[in-house]
Amino acid sequence: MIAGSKLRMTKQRQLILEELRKVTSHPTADDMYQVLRKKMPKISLGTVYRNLEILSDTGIIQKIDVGGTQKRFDADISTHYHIRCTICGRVADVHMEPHMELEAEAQKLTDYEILHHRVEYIGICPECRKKQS
Amino acid sequence: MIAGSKLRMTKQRQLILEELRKVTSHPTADDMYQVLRKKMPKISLGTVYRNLEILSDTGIIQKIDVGGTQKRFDADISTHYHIRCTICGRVADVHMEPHMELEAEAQKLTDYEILHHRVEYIGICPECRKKQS
DNA sequence: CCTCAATATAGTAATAATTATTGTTTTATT
DNA sequence: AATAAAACAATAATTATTACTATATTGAGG
Repeated sequence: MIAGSKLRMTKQRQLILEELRKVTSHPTADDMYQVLRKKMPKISLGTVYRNLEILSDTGIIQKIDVGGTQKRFDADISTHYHIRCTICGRVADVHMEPHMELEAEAQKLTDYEILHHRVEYIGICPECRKKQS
Repeated sequence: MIAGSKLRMTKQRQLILEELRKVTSHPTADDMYQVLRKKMPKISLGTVYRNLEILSDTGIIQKIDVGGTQKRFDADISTHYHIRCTICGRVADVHMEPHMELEAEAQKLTDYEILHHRVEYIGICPECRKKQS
C-alpha cells in the first residue's frame, strides 16, 4: 500500500492492469499469464508475477489469499468479502457491507492491535451444484 | 472430516497429535517437525506432513490457512476466529462467539450454497508492537 | 502370542508456485 | 538524441508440499 511511488508505465504493466480490470474472476498469476500471452506472446511469467506484486504493493490492485495453493488478484480494492467453491476453487465476490463491528468486538478480546479483518465463505458454486445432482 | 476411518495408532502419529495438543501456537508442518525430531530424531518430514494431512482429513485436528506461505495446524477443532500478526506471522485465537448470522446474510446475496465461513483478523502482536516503539 | 496382510515409515525424488538472477531492452528525463 | 534507472525475457534457484519405494510396524484373526 505504498503510494506515491512513480511507476513506469510499460506496455506489459499496462496490459496486465487492463486485463485484470476486465474480469471479476480473481485470477491467479498463471490464469493472467494464459490470457495475456494471447495478446502479447513474448510476455514472461516472471513479468506477470513481478507486476502483480508491484501493483498490489502500491495499492493499485489487491492480492487475495483464500486458501488453495495459489494467490489470486483483484482489481477491486474496496473491502469486500469472498466466497470460494470447495470443489472447483472458483472465487466470487459477496456483495455485502463489511461488518466493521467485528473489529471492535475482537479488539476487546485480544492484545493484538487490529488493523483489518477478512471474511471468507466456503461453499459450492452453482456449476458444481448442478454437476452433483 | 471423514469419520469412522480406523486409523492405526503408530508412535509417530501419536506423538504428532500429542505435541500439537500441547500448543496453541498454530504451528506449520515444519514447526512441528523441529519440535518432534527432538523427541524422535529419526522421524521424517514426510511423515509429519502425511499425518497432519490424515488427521485433518478425519477431523481430529484442523488445517488452517490464514495467509502466508505455509499451512498451519490446530488441535482445537471448534469453530473459532484467528488473528495473524502482519509483521512476524504469528497466529493466535480470538475467543469470540462465531457470528453465524454472517452466513444467513451472505446466503441471500449469492448463488453459492454456503457451507461455512471464516473470519480472520490482521494486526500487530504485542511483541512486535513493543519492538516498534 | 504368532502370522500375515494392510498400512505406515524413512529416505529420497519429484512437483508446483513463486522468487531471484542476468544480460538486454525500454522508458522517460535531461 | 543521450543516458541512467527501471523493466524485460529467459532461465535458474528456492520453498513448500506431495509422491515414490523398499523396509518396517501394526493389530486382527487364529
